[in-house]
Amino acid sequence: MQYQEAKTKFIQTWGTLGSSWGINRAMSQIHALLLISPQPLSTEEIMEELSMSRGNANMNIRALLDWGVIHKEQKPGDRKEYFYSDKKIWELAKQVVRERKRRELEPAIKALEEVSQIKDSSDAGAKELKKVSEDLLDFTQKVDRMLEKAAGSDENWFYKQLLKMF
Amino acid sequence: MQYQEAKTKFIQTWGTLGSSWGINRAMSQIHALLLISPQPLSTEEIMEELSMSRGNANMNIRALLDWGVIHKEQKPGDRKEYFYSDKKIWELAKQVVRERKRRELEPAIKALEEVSQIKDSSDAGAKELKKVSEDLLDFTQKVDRMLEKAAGSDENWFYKQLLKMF
DNA sequence: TTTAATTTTCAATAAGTTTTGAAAATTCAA
DNA sequence: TTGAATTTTCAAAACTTATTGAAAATTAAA
Repeated sequence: MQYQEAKTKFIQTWGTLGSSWGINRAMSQIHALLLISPQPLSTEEIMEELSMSRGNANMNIRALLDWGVIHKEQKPGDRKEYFYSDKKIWELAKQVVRERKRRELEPAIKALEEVSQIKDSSDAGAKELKKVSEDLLDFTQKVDRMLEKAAGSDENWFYKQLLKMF
Repeated sequence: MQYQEAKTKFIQTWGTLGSSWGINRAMSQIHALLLISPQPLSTEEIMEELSMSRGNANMNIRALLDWGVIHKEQKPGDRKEYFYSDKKIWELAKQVVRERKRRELEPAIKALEEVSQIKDSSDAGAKELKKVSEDLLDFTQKVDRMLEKAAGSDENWFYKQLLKMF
């Protein structure tokens, strides 16, 4: 496979994977592009390379900065902003875990805590709701603690955990 | 919190969480409803309870059956199909992991394998693409093996892993 | 068979999301 | 200051996905 073909495939694969994880295509593609770029890129260059409008590029660059998975730098004597991505996959994974935990898991846990508070009752529906929501809360909290731990650890810790598993 | 309020909140929370994980709202809500229902429900009852059309209910019930997270049963002397969900959260989580692994992770690994095959070159872009895609492939394969292991284990294994982590 | 109950399909429509592009706002060197 | 470069905003348009509801297909009891 030649470079150009591989590059396109990489960006496309990342875009598709992103979509199925609720991250929009433009955002995943910009991230993919920065991930494999040897040097930081300007908005102009991103627009050009991915054939997307200025507005779209700008919006999604902001979102990626907000997620903390890309960063910006200034070049001396140049007013443009240049963007680059963390190349350490482990750091990237940790950041994604932190954000999704905060945005999705924590609100769900909060809601489950309220729901599982429902007072005991003889009604079968209420009983089942209480039981299921308690179980789910328990499981979700365990996953949350696991992710919390992972998001605070280094790559080596992850490899050690893997070894322990097998 | 009263039963009806808690029930609505549970279904809504599940629906929202589902959306941010690429599962559509109707599908998550049907699943939530079956999860907390003490007895199997018919399409009619699901439509009624969630105020959704027959077509929508039917389509998403099929999708949930396809995911293997709900099942159907017949009641003697009744032509309707009744649906119920696995109440074991661990079994549910395993099924979800298996499906997403198969549908999303495995195709991504396949693409990364191809991309990282790109031949060595002095071009900085090609070099970076090769390096990043190799790293990413390695990480993704590790995650894949971890999930493979988890999807084949029982709840107790999961708790033991958690203990080992802390 | 016939018939009524039930499930499935699917074209039309609604709802939601993403993208564009041009105008407005901001920034900073001269 | 001024003005050119750059970034941000946002209404409108394009695109995508979800939902409806009625008609067609299937099922099984009488």
